[in-house]
Amino acid sequence: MPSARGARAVRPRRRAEEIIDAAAAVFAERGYHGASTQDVADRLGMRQASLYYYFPSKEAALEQVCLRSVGDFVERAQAIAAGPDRAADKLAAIVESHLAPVETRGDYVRCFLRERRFLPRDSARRIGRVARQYEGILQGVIEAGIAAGELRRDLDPRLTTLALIGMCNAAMEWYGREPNTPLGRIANKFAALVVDGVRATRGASPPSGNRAKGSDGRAGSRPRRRVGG
Amino acid sequence: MPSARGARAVRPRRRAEEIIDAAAAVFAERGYHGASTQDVADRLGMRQASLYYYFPSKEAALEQVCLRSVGDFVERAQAIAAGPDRAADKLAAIVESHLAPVETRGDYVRCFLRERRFLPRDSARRIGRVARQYEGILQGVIEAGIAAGELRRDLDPRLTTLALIGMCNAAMEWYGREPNTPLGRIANKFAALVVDGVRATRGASPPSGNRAKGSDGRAGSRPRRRVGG
Amino acid sequence: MPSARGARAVRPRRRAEEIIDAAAAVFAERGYHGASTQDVADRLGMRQASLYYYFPSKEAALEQVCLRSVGDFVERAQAIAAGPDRAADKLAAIVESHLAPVETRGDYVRCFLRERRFLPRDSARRIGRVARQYEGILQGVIEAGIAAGELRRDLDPRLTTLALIGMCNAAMEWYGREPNTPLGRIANKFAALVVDGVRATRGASPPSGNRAKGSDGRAGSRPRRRVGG
Amino acid sequence: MPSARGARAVRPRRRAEEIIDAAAAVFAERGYHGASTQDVADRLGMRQASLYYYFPSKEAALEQVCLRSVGDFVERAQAIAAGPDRAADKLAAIVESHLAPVETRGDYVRCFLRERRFLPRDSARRIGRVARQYEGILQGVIEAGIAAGELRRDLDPRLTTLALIGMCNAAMEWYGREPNTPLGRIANKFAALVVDGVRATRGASPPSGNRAKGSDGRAGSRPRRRVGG
DNA sequence: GATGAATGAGCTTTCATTCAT
DNA sequence: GATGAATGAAAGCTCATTCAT
Repeated sequence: MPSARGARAVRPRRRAEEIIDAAAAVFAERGYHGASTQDVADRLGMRQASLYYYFPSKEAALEQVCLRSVGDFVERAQAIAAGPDRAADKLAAIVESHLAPVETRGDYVRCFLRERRFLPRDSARRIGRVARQYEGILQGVIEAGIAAGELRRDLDPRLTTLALIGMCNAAMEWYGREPNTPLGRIANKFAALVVDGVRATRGASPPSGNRAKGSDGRAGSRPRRRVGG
Repeated sequence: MPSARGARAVRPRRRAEEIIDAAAAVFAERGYHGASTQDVADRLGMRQASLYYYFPSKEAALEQVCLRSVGDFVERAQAIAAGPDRAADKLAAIVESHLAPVETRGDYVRCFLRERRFLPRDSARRIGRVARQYEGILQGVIEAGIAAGELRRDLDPRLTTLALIGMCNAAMEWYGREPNTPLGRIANKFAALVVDGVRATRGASPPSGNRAKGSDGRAGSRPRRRVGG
Repeated sequence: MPSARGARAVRPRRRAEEIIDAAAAVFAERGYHGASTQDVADRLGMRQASLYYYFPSKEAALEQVCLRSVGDFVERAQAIAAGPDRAADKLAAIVESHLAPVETRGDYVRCFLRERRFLPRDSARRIGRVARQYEGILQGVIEAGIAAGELRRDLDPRLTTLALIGMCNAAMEWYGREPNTPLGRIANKFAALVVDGVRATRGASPPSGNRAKGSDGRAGSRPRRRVGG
Repeated sequence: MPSARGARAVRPRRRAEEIIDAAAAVFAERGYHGASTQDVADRLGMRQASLYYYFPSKEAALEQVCLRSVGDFVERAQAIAAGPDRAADKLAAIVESHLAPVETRGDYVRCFLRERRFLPRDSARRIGRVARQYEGILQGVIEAGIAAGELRRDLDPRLTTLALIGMCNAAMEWYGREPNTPLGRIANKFAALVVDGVRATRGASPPSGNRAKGSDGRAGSRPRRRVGG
């Protein structure tokens, strides 16, 4: 049943959320240290002092941005990892899931990637834990895949994990600047690359080329197809 | 600024170079906007005002850092691209070459990756051109590989290029924090991943796993072996 | 900067006005470049940083000073020029009017005279226009006087204008340092000098010697007597 | 007989003089506090530090500029005052003499007028003395003229002196910016203005209008004619 | 005679933050 | 709930000056 929290509580939350949005946008654009609280206020048509009604400090705002940026990455990855798919498909699904927020919450994710290191020790650690958790899930998928014989035996699970994540994170930077490159296509191609590499198939048929056929240009959707045949 | 005529100008250059080194280190650690010129001076045991004998502005120092960080990336990639190797091997070699500076010039490269966006329009554009050139070389290798039938036909050359570079660049961030991960191993595994993907080989044998055997921990060297058989 | 909507904005304006006063005083005393914003703040018992709540820059403060210094010079001169007096009397009145602010707004006027050249191109031009307008009014009076046969036919209107203004402006520098020289007397004597020169009258009676008799020591008042008989 | 000072002594003097020239120019253009020693060095193609071989401080340079700017004003005025001319003619001659340096040494004079107040107490006083001496000479001429019945009895010698000097000094500011206004004409018209005023002559003929007939456009020359008839 | 290197002091300006209202 | 006013701290930068060479 939908909770009926007092309408009064809705408003301030609302405004605070707007401020975090603005902070994310501004921090993403100019960097945490390059952005001033005035910039944030400007974006909201607010006076700069008013921000301090909602946040005790600039740092606190960054922390909120980073916390929200983490979002449900872990949950979604966990769900995928726990699923019945084969390892390669899971990885592809994680790539897709990882890339999805770039469109809707790009500012947040960019802040996470580039500005979280400016957080105070404490919150940095807290957020770092989440990041490591996320990596752990991927790594688990890879290790399981190797054990099951589904993935190449010579993979280094840790390095592969980092490579995968790095590849995706990089996309956060250039997505939007690359023309004609819908998110779905990126996810698709990235997945194909990771799963099967660049080398032309030796003897065997082209496997994942037809993966997610027709999904080019629209991907973020839930019903993912198995990768490859 | 010191005039640089004749060999006599070697000494002052020395100092300027030291300052750029310090700036790179400080900017890499705290971010351009998070670092103060005082920080740079401190690192050199210099007075802050003295920096301005060598550089007209903090921005100019960043520009120098970024210019130097670009280094010979393009030249090395060009050399590899122009070589006789097969496309997959070229890509592996480029990965190796791309990662090499992380150890010796990590600060520079990190500045380039994270701080170059704070450069004034003009120098940003100049440096952007070099970056695009570099991407072009990679992309050329991939396109040629596809045309030659050496690389999978369904690759998107642009996206593959960006994925590759992104993957490598990400390593710049965590290299050194990951224990027991010598550069050579990273290069090796990254190359293997890109070339052959994660999927267990279908029928055929794992080819590039033994690439650069023994080169683990030492990679940046010139005499690269062919990847795979 | 404080928004200035409605009557509510009166108070803050107050403070800004005080700052401009202080700036005028300090700039007049030490010169624009010789004065620091700290000096201005000191004079107000304010912290230096607080000035920037009211003004975006030191230059902007100078601009305000210069704008205010221009004051109603033009209007007053225009009123006199438009009056029914004879040309010589008009000039005398303008001299008087020109000198009047030296006592009440000497700092402003001195800033205008000596520091306006340090204004940025734009405001310098705007203010220069007002100055030229003022000169134009004087010159107009002289030209009309010549045409009416009231003034010597061999006058150079332009040079006479500049001489007159220069003479008055110079008084801004030494007024207050010359003992026993009330403003009224200065105005009176300057007017007499300009109108009739230094030469003893040839045959004719001393004309303007008794001008404004008794007005010595108090002049700035409106009801000016005709000069001469 | 021409003295034969060692040629060696000529050089350094030479350079020092050049530096003072440059300082005068730069101080005149930007104001003493607005000009940097670097500006002076730039104008000479010298390194900034080299200035200190010739001058112990920036202030000392200003002092030199001001000292030289005073030049032979006093001597020339004294010579005129001591001459046999009538008072009105002497004043006219002094005006001419006063204006003469504007062309050849305008930078010096402008420095004197505007920047001497930034001199340290001591040199300010020394230079102030010279200025007062100069004023005294003029005032003496006026007083003598009055006593001799050549000048109007109602003149205030002090104010008349200051008016005269102020008028001339003002010309230093605009001379060069006023088109088509040769120095001779300025001197001529200023003298005429002061001597006879602006008022059209009453009955008597215009006397000094034809003063220095034909001298318009060339005046600064030595052989001065008597003013007026 | 001149300069490269360096620096102490001070500059204008920015900024996160506070607080009475 | 929001803001006007103010400020401490620090930033980047300039500059007159020094000094060994």
